[in-house]
Amino acid sequence: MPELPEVETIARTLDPLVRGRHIVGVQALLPRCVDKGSLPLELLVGRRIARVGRRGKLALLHLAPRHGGSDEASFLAVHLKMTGRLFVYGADAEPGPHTRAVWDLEGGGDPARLFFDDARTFGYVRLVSPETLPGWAFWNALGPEPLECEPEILACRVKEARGKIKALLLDQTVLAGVGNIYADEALFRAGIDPRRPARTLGASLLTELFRRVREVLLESIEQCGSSIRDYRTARGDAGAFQNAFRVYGRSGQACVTCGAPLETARTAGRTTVFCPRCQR
DNA sequence: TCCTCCCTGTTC
DNA sequence: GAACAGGGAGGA
Repeated sequence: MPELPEVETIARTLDPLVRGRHIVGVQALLPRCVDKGSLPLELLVGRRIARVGRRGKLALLHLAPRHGGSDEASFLAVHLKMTGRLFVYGADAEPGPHTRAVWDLEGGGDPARLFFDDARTFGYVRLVSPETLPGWAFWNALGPEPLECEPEILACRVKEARGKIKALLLDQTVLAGVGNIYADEALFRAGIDPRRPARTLGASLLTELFRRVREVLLESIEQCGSSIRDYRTARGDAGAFQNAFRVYGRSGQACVTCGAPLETARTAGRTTVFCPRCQR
């Protein structure tokens, strides 16, 4: 379930725990959690973690360049999908039943272990170098970061779009990082029916929608994300933005604005909750 | 452009 | 013991 605010929170909480530390061991307990196209994880041994970042829903462990090396853009990308988690434990910690990969860390404090846990095994890790990055189609197709791009971006992209507006928001090549929760919340705040064809929205309404997307993302980051069930920060804390949901997970309950019962629809293969009266 | 599938813990 | 959760790949 981690979307942009959750991954951002994980990156922020993980960074101080691993920054500057050396990777001295790697174990992929579930080999298929290593994305096809990844470099062998063994290449991580001996590398230092420069910092933890994020791109869309991907958490990124940026590696410091090798002494005198030119591979500054090497990083380990982690896609948590629905149930993935990243934790740091002490050196004596043992893998749990859902642990898919473990990295041993040394330097800058007591030895520690970084765990990638993922109950449903949808998540993956991918080690990337500047040489292999051009071969990663998903990465290269990622759209702009919603918190760093111009508000007109949605209006620009929609001209080419054919589908429903919600499908457009979920399309990672349009905006990177928006998932089911924040698409529903932003559409509600903008008063737009998620099933509406994207092309029927004018430029000003699309810009308003984009502002609402940014608004819910920023509010959620402030609350350290939304914890439905699995998501935790790298420190193990739950987020709080789930308490601010106006539509997501509230099907059948009263609309916070007009009191009408919220309805459920299926759009882009996802459950969609909306107010039939407020969203048009 | 839309639908199905992958996967497993939780809920009904 | 079935329905459900859903990001993204792949196929219709």
